[in-house]
Amino acid sequence: MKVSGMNLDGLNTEQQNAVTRTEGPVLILAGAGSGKTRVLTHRIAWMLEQRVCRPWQILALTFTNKAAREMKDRIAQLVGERVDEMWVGTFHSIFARILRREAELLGYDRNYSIYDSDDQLRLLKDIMKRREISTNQLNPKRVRSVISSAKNAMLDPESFANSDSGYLHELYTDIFRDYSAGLKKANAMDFDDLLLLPIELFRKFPERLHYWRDRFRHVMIDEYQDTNRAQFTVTQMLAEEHNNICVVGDDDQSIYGWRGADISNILDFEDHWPQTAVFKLEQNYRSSETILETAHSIVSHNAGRKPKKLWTDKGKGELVTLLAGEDEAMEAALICDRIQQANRAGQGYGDFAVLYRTNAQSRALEEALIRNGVRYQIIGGLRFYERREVKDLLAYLRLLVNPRDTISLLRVINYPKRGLGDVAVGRIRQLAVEENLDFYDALPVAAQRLSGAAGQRAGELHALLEELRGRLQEESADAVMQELMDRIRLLEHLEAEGPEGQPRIENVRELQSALARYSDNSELGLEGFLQEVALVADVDGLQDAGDQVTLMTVHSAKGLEFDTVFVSGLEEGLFPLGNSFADEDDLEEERRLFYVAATRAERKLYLSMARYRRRYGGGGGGPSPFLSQLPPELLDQADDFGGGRFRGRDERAGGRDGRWQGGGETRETIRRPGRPASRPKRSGRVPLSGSEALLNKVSPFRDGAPAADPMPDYENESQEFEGPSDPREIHVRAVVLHSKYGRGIVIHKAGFDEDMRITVRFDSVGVKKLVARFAKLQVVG
DNA sequence: CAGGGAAAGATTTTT
DNA sequence: TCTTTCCCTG
Repeated sequence: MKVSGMNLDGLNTEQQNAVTRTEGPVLILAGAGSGKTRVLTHRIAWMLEQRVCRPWQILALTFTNKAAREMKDRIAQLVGERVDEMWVGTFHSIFARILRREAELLGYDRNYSIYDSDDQLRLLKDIMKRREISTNQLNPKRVRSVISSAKNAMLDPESFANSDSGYLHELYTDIFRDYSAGLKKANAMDFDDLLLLPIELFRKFPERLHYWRDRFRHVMIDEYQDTNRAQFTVTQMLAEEHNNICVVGDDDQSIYGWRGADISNILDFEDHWPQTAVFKLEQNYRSSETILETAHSIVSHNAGRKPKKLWTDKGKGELVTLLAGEDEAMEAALICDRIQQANRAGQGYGDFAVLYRTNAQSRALEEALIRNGVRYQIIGGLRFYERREVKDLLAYLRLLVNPRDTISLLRVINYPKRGLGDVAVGRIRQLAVEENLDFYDALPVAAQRLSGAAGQRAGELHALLEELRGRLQEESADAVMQELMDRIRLLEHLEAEGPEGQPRIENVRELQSALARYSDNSELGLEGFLQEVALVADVDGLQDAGDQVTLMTVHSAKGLEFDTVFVSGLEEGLFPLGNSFADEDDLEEERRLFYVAATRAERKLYLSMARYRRRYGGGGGGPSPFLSQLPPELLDQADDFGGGRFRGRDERAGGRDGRWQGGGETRETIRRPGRPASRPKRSGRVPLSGSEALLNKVSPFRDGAPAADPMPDYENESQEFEGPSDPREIHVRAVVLHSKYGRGIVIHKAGFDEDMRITVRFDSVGVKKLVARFAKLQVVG
């Protein structure tokens, strides 16, 4: 074993200091690309070499499985197989593991189910149905997010009840109560529970806390800026006695506020842990100076951050190139073109990543790449384990392990169709209530009591599940799964779905082989597989680049790096997203998101936008305000960009915020060959609608490419729509009167004409989203 | 009870 | 624009 060979020479001074400080609280502020993982892994290796502790006394927590795997691999390179004795994993998987051992103390079985957000929604809908709350009255997704926020803030139904008042709040409280009870009855935990229940465990059973504290003498946490209240609390509990807590993070990269991440956890770390040793890693080893400047120029607008600035000795490097297409397809084409150019010059496709704010943006990009035969992989979107056919099968497997799992039973009770529809299910559940039985146990009773086919079918299903459950004792999990598939004739049913079914069959096969692989490598059996699978994200499937372009959201890209990065969709309303500028905290998070996106690039950064974008009916929002805040000397405006000069928000009196000036008033619009104009109405003879005039007016530029179809200049015609009584006059910051809500201020506007939606902050009822067409607003100022 | 068709709804970001 | 939900018919 190569222990004495441990070499700290490859680390800079600050990194070395962080590595060798092995006792007490440690805060490592590690900027993007500053060698954070390197420091963490070397620190662990160093602790082993210096015999500070034994491998199994180390707990290392990350947010994604991918980060965990990478950390494990890199530790293994330094210390060999001793890494297997350490607990290195995501918060969720580590605590799921702890809970598997401790669940009984909390009134759960060790084979509990983990409910993902889809399962949560099903449970909530079921509850609302029983309470006769219509989904029109209360949106289940909204309920889910309210409950999840409450749980993130560590509120149980009782404290939630007291946190507010009013009819709506009482409604939420009732559902929250039923939801918690429903989970427990189903022997199920949601993602939030995986963090909350350990806290409950430690509070109720101090000796268990003592045990785990003693077990993990050294706690290390990656991406600490993304921890939420529960994560903060549970790790604090674990570390409180020995004080060996080492956290690594970067407040500029906190991008999970929407999910309860509390940036003050890292900002106030030194207050929570007196005597903290702080190390700042500010040398960046990844990106050029230009890229760092670009990222910094946006994030430095944030008030809530530790002042700092990354530096590099790499030199200025290449300028940032701006690209803009007429619409999202053109934007994609421009990006694709750049990739192919570089590819012809010898660069592999694996060097490129295209990032976007929302998953929906991937479509146009994919189409362009496919059309041009560029190989790519896409991360995120519909995840493998969330696909319907996969979840259906998993639901069966979950039932075998945890028969109390009501949501899974509801899912499979009539899939494939076996004549147990809503009516029959209702009767069986009724029976369960009357006899005080679990839903599952009511199945055989139904077989006796219910007349007709329904009862018989319920009995058959129960018998099948029981039989398979028995087999699980003797046979391997994948054999049982095969038997299950045969018995329910799954493949035949998918086959019958026609062309749709084909990829589903492949997914089912993939699930089969995943289970087989797991069974070969683990003794945890089907329970272990199911719990692991519930905690897998799609980024985890990221293949090591290979020779293909990677497409993903900015969120998924955190922690990754590429030679060349395209950040696409830099438009108002998209990036920064929605009405985030109405809330300073949200806007700060968008800036950090931009920072994360830009700092993924090593050598070359492109920023792109579409002048017009189809978004559920509406149009695009014009250039992102971020673009106007970039120092011009860092930018290289490509010809594709129309040669227009961008002027900042404040420079043009009366102009729209953050607007691009066209390269020339007479420039024409390019259209893709063989495709009709995206907005045929703009043919020159037909009078423009207000929205079109507006659209034209805010057009950042006209593409400078040869004219395929000359367009007249409508600049003047927009005048006629500025009559004082026109509802289209509604603009951001306008003061409006609503017949019901009274006075309010417009804080956001999206779409045009019929689809125009506006967000208004009313004095009486707060922020409301309205469809302008229906709202009958009167503009008063 | 199942399947088809029409109408409404939806777009952040993920463990 | 595309997907999901709901309602109606067979």
